[in-house]
Amino acid sequence: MSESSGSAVPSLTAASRTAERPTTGPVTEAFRPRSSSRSMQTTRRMARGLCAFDRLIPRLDLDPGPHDPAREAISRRTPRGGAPMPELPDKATEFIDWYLAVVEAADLTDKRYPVKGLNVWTPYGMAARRHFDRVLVREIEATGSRAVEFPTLIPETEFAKEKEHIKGFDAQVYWVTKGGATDLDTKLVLRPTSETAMYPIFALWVRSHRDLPLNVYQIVNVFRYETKTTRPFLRDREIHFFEEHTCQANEEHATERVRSNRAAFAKMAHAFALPYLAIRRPEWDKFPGAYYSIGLDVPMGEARTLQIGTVHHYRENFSRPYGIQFEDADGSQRFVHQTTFGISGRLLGAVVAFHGDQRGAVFPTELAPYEVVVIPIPSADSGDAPDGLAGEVADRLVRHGRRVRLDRGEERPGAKYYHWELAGAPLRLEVGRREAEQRTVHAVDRLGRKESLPIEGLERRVDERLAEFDRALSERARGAFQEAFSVALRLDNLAGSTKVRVVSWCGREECGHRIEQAIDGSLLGTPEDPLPFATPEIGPCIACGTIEGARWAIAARPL
RNA sequence: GGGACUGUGGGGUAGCUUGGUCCAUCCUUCGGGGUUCGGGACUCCGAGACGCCAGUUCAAAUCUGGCCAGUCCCA
Repeated sequence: MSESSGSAVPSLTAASRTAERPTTGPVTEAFRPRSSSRSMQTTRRMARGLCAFDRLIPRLDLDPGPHDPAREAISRRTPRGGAPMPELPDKATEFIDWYLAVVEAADLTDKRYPVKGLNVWTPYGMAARRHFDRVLVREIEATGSRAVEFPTLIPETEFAKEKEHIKGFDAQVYWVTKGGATDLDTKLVLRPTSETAMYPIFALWVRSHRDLPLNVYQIVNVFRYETKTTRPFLRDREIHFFEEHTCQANEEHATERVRSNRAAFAKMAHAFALPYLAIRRPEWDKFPGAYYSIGLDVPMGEARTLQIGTVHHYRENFSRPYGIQFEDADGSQRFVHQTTFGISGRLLGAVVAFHGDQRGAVFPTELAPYEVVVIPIPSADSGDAPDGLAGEVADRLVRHGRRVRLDRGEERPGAKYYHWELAGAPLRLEVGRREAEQRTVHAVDRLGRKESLPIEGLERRVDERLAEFDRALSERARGAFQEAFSVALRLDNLAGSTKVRVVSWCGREECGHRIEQAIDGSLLGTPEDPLPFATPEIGPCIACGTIEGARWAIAARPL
């Protein structure tokens, strides 16, 4: 491509961008995710290089700018004749492209699997997932839940027992209809969730009030035939899924379990440095078969939200059709009250999407495949000293229990920095001639903060440094979270905002739908907790003007 | 479910309108050698692609049809 081919077809975007950027020097093209590249081609062909030109960005643009003398010095010193590396799309204006670029470039997924919506978990992505699971297991088991695993296939006869449930999932289940060449007498569904697999068995397990509560969870894959566009982690057809199912003696105990699940989720979210809102879904949007549903939502920018978890209270809605009853202390037969708690692998995507920045992914320490990356910086005049010290540092931290990657690759140090920033490693330790002489390491965290650490007591200093990183990451996330909401007082200014809207709603379905129409999205429901930001006094419902029953509700465009 | 569009080495692209100038170009990637190494190194050698199947034609990446895969839009 050439610059002239692009400038022959100017556009406002191209013109405004190039106006603020020098057009000389090495140029590069934005990294494009594999998935959208095909669709981009139509546009590109039509525009004859326009789009490509739009992406011609001088390489030094990555740096703080020409006013930084240190950077200038570096760029003068460093040979710059080479091919420039791709840029990430702008997170603020091209969120989806940015996200797809990050999850691929950070090597969390390989999207080339030839079936829509099925995700390949790469070694790096899988490592993050295992740490993710570890946090979920730790927190749910702390509340007295035990692991089980039920089969992937569910007979149609069981699947159809709860009417609302089957209605809600009918359109998105995969059917298994054949075994070899034989048509199956009873068709099987690939579980989209496991109520209907578990509950016939729960009916056998629960006989007495002494069997209660029954709190079990499993981490398995579920399948949902998504008709919408799929995105790695955020919307897959094969979903990595955590689900807890419980049976309680009565409604109050079930309500208490919901509370307990929410508390456990708060701890999980804390580990991921992820702020969220617990929102009770409106009647028309609750889980099929539930008495009520609480969604756990994270704002993702552009007025969008991502549901990263759910807690449901089923009352007796499932225990009756599935016959889960017990003999109470007084000798009477009662149906159990049930709850479920679900978290999908999209939470992992949410972490990448929420914390990531223009340099790539940012993992909180708990999730990072490598918490610490050690990079030796060899040079002609320092011999093996840096490499030796780097090895010593890595050894010590591994013995200390840290997940460490000693990067002895052939790339130059700078290339490694970029790579590990893209991959989201929380802490980088650089060891060169200076450090070898002084017995120190140069520590740089993923938020760009630098510090020299002495080798003596390094383990403790690294622990502190990582804790401080997580704290700062949480703080940054809280700031972004609070910025993501704004109150809307009128129906006609709901649309067009980049904020998730906080509105007054009388609670009636008719008004709810009017609000949804106005924002071209969903009314997520009413927050379970006081909003974590200032709101004015509640006014009349923005749809009908009634003050009676008005409460704050959240309206957004779910991702 | 309806419609539109797109498939070129591991990745990104050019070429397609108007078939031949293309045993397909450039960047990146990968393997090997050398010089390097404090923010995306250089250099030399090498590897690697027209989604699949038919058709039209003297000749197909290019035109036609079917299939497969993908993307977007609408319901």
